[in-house]
Amino acid sequence: MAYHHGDLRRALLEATAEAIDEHGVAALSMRDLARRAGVSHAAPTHHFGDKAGLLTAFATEGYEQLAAALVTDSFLEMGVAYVRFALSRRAQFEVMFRPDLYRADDPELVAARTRSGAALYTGAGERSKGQAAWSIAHGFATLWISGAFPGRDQDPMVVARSLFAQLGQDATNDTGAAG
Amino acid sequence: MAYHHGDLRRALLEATAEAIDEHGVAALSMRDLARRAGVSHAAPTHHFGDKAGLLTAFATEGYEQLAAALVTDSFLEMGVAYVRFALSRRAQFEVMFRPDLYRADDPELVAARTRSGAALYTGAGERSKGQAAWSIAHGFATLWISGAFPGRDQDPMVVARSLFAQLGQDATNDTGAAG
DNA sequence: TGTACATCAGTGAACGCGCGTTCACTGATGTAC
DNA sequence: TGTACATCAGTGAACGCGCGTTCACTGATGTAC
Repeated sequence: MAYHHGDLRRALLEATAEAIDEHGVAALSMRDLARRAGVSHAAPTHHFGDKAGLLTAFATEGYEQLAAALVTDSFLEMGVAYVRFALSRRAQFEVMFRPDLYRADDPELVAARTRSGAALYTGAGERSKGQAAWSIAHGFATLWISGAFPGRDQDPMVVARSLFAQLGQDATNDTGAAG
Repeated sequence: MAYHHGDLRRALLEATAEAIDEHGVAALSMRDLARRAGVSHAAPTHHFGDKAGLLTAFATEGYEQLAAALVTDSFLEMGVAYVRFALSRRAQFEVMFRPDLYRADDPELVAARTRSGAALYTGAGERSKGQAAWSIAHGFATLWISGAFPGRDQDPMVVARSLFAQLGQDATNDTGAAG
């Protein structure tokens, strides 16, 4: 490996996801990330300023990806997409909802978060229906990840759909049909 | 303060909730708990064996309290009680759903968790309706705590009730009326 | 009421560890001429 | 094509810190007689 890494920033963000998936966000350390990326232990700080800076970038990336993932054809599919995002990008999902870990007032972070919030509300007709859907999606994903939810042998996406179906389908008429 | 504390175990569990509420579970340390309880830094280990032991006891207590809180008159009230528990005992709620922090196979812990799980399912008629309710309650509580949910000026318990109302009320007939 | 003794709760010094951050540095790269 | 130089990425030694855990200990308590 050359003196110049090439795209160390990218590599460090990927190492962050890996490390959190393996050992949890509590055990995340800058030095471990450096090891994973094969650079000296001070290199991550050089790139992100400090640990909070790294996690701010990590969460920002997560909100951007979530906003993109939430662009779907129907309200129901948006919920499904939310759950899919949470389960496939667990590390990012966890950090995003732990604002104590990063700089929650960072402009880029705020912009990305606002964007995914807007996507979430555009799909819902009634306000409280949108909130209920968000709560179901978020709650199911969180419970599933923590292992507290029963039926771990089933396909989580199938279970998620069955939960969304419990939301009164007659309350609004701008939602897509159940899949 | 005498050489013998009196009820150091209790004091340490209360200090745990306090410390987590203030600085998050990531910053929790045995030494800090000792400081809060006014004892030497080795005393907590003397009582709980190690840090995982302390958190196992803490989570067990949480599951017991949750099981007790879930005994209500109606399905809807059970959801409300779940949210109330989560918001009023944040530290415990957080630790309970992070099994990587404690010994998840501890017999007492497992028994308490099973008891609260049973309470949760007894109230729900249809299986997937119970899961949807649990997901809504858990998701709403989690989002509210993280600060991601809008409408922070409102009373969270009122918002929670409006979300439960979104669940189709005609699907079962053994649920209580909305309050 | 007094004494002996076992038990238990909590002490405090010591250990080794991994951490985040700093700082002067060095090697690589790109651009100007 | 060659050289000089500015810029930037990453290095590696050093710092001080708080942590979890260990261990031989001491002070308090309760019980037996």
